[in-house]
Amino acid sequence: MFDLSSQGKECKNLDAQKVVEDHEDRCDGFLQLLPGSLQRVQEYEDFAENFEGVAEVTVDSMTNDLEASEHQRGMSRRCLQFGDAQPEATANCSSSSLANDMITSRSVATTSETEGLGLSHVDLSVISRKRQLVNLSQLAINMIPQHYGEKSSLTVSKPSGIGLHLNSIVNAIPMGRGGTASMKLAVDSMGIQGIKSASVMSCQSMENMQSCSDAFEKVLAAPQDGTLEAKACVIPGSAASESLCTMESIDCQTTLHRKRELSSEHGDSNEMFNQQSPKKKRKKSSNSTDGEGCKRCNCKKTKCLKLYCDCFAAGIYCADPCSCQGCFNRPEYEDTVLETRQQIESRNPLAFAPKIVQPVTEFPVTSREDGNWKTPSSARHKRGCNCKRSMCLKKYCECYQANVGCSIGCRCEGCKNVFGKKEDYCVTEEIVNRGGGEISESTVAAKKDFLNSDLCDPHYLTPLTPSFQCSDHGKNAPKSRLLSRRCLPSPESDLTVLAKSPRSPRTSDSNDMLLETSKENLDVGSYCEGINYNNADVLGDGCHHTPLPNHPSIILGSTSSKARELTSLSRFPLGPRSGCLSSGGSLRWRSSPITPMSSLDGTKNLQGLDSDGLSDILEDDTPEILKDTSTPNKSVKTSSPNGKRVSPPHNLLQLGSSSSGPLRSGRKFILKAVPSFPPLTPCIDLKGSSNQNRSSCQENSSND
DNA sequence: GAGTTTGAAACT
DNA sequence: CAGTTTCAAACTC
Repeated sequence: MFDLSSQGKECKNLDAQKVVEDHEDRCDGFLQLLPGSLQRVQEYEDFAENFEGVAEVTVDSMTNDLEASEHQRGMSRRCLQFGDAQPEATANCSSSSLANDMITSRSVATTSETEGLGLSHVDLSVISRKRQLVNLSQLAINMIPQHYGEKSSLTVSKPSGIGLHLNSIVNAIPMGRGGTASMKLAVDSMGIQGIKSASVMSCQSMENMQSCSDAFEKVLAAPQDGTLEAKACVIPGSAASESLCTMESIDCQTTLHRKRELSSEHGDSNEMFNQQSPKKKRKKSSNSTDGEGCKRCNCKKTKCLKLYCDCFAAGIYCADPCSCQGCFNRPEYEDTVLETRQQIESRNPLAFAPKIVQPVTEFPVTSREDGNWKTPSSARHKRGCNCKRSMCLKKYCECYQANVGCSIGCRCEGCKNVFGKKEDYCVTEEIVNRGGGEISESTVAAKKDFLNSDLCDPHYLTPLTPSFQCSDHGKNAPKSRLLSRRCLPSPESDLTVLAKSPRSPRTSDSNDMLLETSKENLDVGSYCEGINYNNADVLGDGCHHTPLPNHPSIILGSTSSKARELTSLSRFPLGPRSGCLSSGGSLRWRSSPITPMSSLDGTKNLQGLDSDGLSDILEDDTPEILKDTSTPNKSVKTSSPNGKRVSPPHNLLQLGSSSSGPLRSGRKFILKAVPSFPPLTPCIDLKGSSNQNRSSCQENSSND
């Protein structure tokens, strides 16, 4: 890892040092947070070793890639941090959590950079506090490979907020690219950090940043041949895409100040670009995505401050490629963006949550030797579509656009979704339920679960995790990047982290509560990372969801209530951007940055939250500006799952019990990944034993 | 490139 | 909560 400095051709010595420091800091997180000590370094080294030496290779490749990337156009899109991380704030709120640590460390680095730039600390902290962009750490978390998890339990995840919005998803990655093994490894083993480091090193200027971003994208996008290596698959709409964004955002965040300064320079062009020439950019209106990645918006009336805007919805700032007019979704208007986001979240806490979720169990989830998933992903659109005329065969359909099949939650008519018809899904669920026995309530129940789960269930969130392979799901959807999900180990720390990890300042209070609960949850549940959009998944991590053989429905059924709770919790906390937490935490965050944590406590607090807490939080958070329009409390209630708006918390209460089947299953999965940490919960299942676990879990759930 | 269609998001 | 309007993407020509 340290080699990075030497390898970074573009990096200056200072940068290299920063990078190193940054890594160290991160390591600290793993280790425990004490900054600066030699011990840390040592540990760091150890940590590096864990990477199996891949890091070096990766780095090289990364470096090369980065260079190459320079040629490409970077999307320098910054992701909004939804919750995140702020150095100071973080320290206070969640000093203990890994995520926080990660963040903090990152912040520190940033700070130093900032200082170099002449910015003040205070400034930075303030800014960062507000910033909701996804942090690298989040990405890292998501991306973090098993190695991390295995060893250190890094799971850090920050809530990354970005959900997998279809938007972000869309772009995902060019599948065609054949990434080199090294790249893959990089993603896989190095995880975000490695990438980040590399990028950081190379990024000295905006351009560089963009390059870096590109590189990240490339990395992420690296084709997955279906090999195990191809873990970093991007799934459209999935965590993967988020990851990308996150990575970018990371850079961005890191150099936030720098950017701003630069923005004056580059920004001019950007702004002009955005505001002036709307069509200029519309390179292809048809594909609004850059080749690499992110979709570009073309908003004209919403100023990119509504969910109509893909960029905004994805939690990222608009960038050059966008042809929007009067865009306010830019770093310069960070406050406005944040307020708006909060407002929207107040209305619908899950508004920024990943749209694509994966049921905890898919059978085939398991990866084949070749790394490809055996079965198509069970990922489904959280809310489901409402297509009337497109028969779910066009991109008008969000399910189709995300390369996922329709599910019970869909209200589409004449569904012919090639990725999975709604009818089929229902049938499957029934079958599963029946088979599962326990669960089998009825499809109705399943449906409910599904819906709820979307929101809450981390499992559903599908993050892509790089680590796994992502092959196309069986589906092969054109774009499909499927989700691969990986479970991060959720180390103990993770739990803590999660809990702490703050997504949004507001949650700080709730966080505490959450923390405790989160731990419980974590233990109980696993977290998978969602790769997906990664981030979204982060939660996923929980996701780890290991793909239980069970059908999602089963899970739902079995634990429906619990699952719901979990899911709901996860979501809240997660926040849209939440990335992936590695562990359970991630899940929570994902949902909405806002509050999930509280929900975590769930058992304890959930109720309170439901009625008041959550809403209160939301309200408080709601920016004054937004207040005008927003109605805080309502926000909390989101509409029914079917409806677009989800209601968050209802089930949270149960979380406490936590052990929802699904979660457990997920957790089990995680455990596998990380042997060192024995599964806390009974249900943990290892991949191999997934079935057994499952059954046990189900039993538990049923018992519960 | 302009216009139409579509369905999500926002509003009432 | 349901219905309507607004919006921007997807699509068609």
